Amino acid sequence: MTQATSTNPPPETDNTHERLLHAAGEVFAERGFAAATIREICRRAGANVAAVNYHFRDKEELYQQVVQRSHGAATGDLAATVAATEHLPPKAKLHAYIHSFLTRLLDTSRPDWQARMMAHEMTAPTAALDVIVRDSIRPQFDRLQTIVAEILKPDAASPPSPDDLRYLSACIMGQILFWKTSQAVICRMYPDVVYDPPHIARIADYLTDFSYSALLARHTQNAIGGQP
Amino acid sequence: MTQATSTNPPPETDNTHERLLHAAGEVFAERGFAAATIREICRRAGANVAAVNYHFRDKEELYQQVVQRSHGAATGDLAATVAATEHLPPKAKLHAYIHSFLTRLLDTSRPDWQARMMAHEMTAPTAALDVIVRDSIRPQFDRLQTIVAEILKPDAASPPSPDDLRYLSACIMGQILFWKTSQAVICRMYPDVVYDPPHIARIADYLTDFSYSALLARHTQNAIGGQP
Amino acid sequence: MTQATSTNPPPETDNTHERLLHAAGEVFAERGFAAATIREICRRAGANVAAVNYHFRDKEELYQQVVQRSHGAATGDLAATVAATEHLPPKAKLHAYIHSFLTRLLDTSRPDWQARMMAHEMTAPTAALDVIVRDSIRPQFDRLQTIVAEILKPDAASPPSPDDLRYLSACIMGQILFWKTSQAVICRMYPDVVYDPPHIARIADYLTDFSYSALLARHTQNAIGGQP
Amino acid sequence: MTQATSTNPPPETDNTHERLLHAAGEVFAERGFAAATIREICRRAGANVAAVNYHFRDKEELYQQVVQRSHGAATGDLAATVAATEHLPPKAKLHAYIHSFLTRLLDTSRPDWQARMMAHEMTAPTAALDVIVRDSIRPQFDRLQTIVAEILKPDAASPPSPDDLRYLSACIMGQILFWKTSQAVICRMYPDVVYDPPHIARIADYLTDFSYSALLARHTQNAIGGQP
DNA sequence: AATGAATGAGCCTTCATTCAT
DNA sequence: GATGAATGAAGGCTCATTCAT
Repeated sequence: MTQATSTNPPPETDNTHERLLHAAGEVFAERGFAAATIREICRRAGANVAAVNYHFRDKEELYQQVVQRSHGAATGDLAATVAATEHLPPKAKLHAYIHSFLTRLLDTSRPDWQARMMAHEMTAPTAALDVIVRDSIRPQFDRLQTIVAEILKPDAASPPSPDDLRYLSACIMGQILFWKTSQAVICRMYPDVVYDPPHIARIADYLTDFSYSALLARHTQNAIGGQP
Repeated sequence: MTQATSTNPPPETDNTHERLLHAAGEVFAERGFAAATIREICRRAGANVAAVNYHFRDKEELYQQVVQRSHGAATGDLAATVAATEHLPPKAKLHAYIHSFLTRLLDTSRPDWQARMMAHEMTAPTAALDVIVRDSIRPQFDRLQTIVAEILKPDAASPPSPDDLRYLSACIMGQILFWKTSQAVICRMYPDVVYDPPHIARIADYLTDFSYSALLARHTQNAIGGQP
Repeated sequence: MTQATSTNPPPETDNTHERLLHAAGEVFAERGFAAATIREICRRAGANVAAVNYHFRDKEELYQQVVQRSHGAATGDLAATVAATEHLPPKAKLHAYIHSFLTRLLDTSRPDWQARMMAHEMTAPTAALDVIVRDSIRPQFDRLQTIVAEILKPDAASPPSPDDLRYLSACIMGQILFWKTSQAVICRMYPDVVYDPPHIARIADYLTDFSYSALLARHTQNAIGGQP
Repeated sequence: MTQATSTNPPPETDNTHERLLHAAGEVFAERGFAAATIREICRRAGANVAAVNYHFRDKEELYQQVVQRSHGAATGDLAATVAATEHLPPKAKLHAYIHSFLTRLLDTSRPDWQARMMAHEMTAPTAALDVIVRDSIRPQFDRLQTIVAEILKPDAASPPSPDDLRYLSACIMGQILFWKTSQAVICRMYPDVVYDPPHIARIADYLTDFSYSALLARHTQNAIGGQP
């Protein structure tokens, strides 16, 4: 889950190109595309205002490249996580998925802005969203569907339709994203909430229990009767 | 809950003040506070650029008033819904809540940009968010907690703690909001998805089943053992 | 010096025209023509923004009328002062002149903004300055020249030329105006300086002594030799 | 005192920064801070409207720098003048001081807008006034007090109090500034007045005589009696 | 390969003014 | 006689971008 060749650790390169990408990732993740300014990116990268237009023709092109690069890292993470959890029982897989996702979403001490940029794309989509969906979101969502399918597998009598898998996975995904997209509201309603690793772990536990219970209930339910 | 004579259909009033509020609601809902421009608001309202300054001193004051007004409508809706469903069994209450919320969130044929503005507030909060939370979101969330508590009530042996109520309600709320906040992504992943009333009803059914099952499972779970 | 028919006492008239003139006088005296805004004038007068354009076609026309009116009051003041001091010895006349002028210039507790508007006209002259010079400043300056001439009169051997009278009067006028035009600087260099009546009286004493001495010295000087 | 290689003659530098400072000096001196517009400054400097924001962040920052720069020139002038006149007799020092001051104030053929900007600061002070007072005005005024003290020195029996020095110096300063602050009025009352070097010299003579006489008179006065 | 300098479009706001009642 | 509503011009400022070196 923690490979050394990530983009995060040392932005101390004298490579301006690289420093710009790194700084841009941070700023875009904090502010979103529209609200981010080239000036701040260049300031953080210790480069000239014109550097962005020199290295990447556009603010938009820079954004695209940041997105593409973060996809690479994300794909690696996903593959690693899948491999590392393949031997676990279904519920543990679900818990690992949820906990890992929540951590990347909420733990701002990690320079892992991919997930945070995704949040901005959702409320204010840009042209890059297509790429993000194709390369990052869909694989991530597919993995969730796989886990859900595995949990439901014993129920051979009434196997879930593709639609079922989608909707059920959507229910789980919604619970995860909620803590990010509604962060501003949550902090105002419950000011004592902090997103430190212990609390993130607790949220992951709650979510896993809630969703696992719901999925299990489908067996019983289906054995008895349909939706009321 | 659904009065036909709402302000929505014809903003053809000769009242500039009203037309500005209406246009501002649209634009703020589409773009968020920062990205919205006074010029577009005025253009849509068929008014001069200085009209905003005359009727509302500020871009910000205009925003506040739009927020306050939409709050009014929302509060009325909530009260009406509560009254109309008080006699229903718990699961039906939950279903009514989810369906009503989803409809206001997703049905674009309704000029109900309050929920869409809320989405923007969450990723880029302004000073208005405090008001929104106090007057709209918290009552809405409290209502959900009440319903959840009612569903869990039979479990007198191990009553839910306030924290439990919060986290469980958060799980449900997350599933609801997901369909709005991730709308851009969903449309790209499943282009055939449309947010028409029948589909909204179907989503509401799925969510209600999923969450109700999870809540019911707590009884059995608690009867047997705690969280693993 | 205090005739009852001044413009100051009761702006409680229901006459909007009058209230506007009064408020405009205050604001123009405080801010000068350019920096004064129609909105503030109307607000102080308790009138509509369009009132100025209705009663006086222009901001400039309003200014002109304020100037003309203040001239009337000023002229009355001058005539009254002249009459009241005609019987005094020359030095006392000079003292009365200086003290009266300083008071009107500095004592902001008096609603006598004519002199304060003059100060603005000097650094940023408008078309009204011609009127002010003709109706207010020149008579005031002529009066000073008359007093100076009277002080120098004993020196029949070498009567002052018109030019002499001008320059000498200018010296005195400069000393008086200094306390107004340099007010901002004086307050910063000597923060304990306040323009209350006792201090104004003290300044008047200093100025009178200084100038009277200089004028007297001309006699002796002229009796001995010219300018070195 | 008069170095030929000043910044004045040709602002034809290709250095935009410099051209902006020069143009800003002119415009601020003509109109004051509030009434000056960035657009006119840029037009005169042959630069884009955004140039001010690039080179100096603000209209205010530009103003500050113009003020600071003009202070530098002024301070140099003061030091040079002091050195050049140190050996002269008191009255000649006073004359040199007055003549030098008047020249900088009135001779518009010199691009010496410091004094003209000061005039604006007095009627509409900005944050820069504190700096101006500290760096320019106070040293200038202190120098005058030194000269006055030297003139009064023989009067060992009754040495002037600090207050005396201030008030007497204020009398002289007022006479000098008068010709600038009241310029608009003077030109209207005596249209034949022009501020060419010969006339400036004549004014300096008048002022010196007037003030020197008044100061000398203090001796005699003090020898006989106090203020009447 | 990289940058300091400069640009023009666009933003929000304020102002004096005018229009319709 | 008087006003609430609306307007257009202009101001300061910020931004992404380009140019010359």
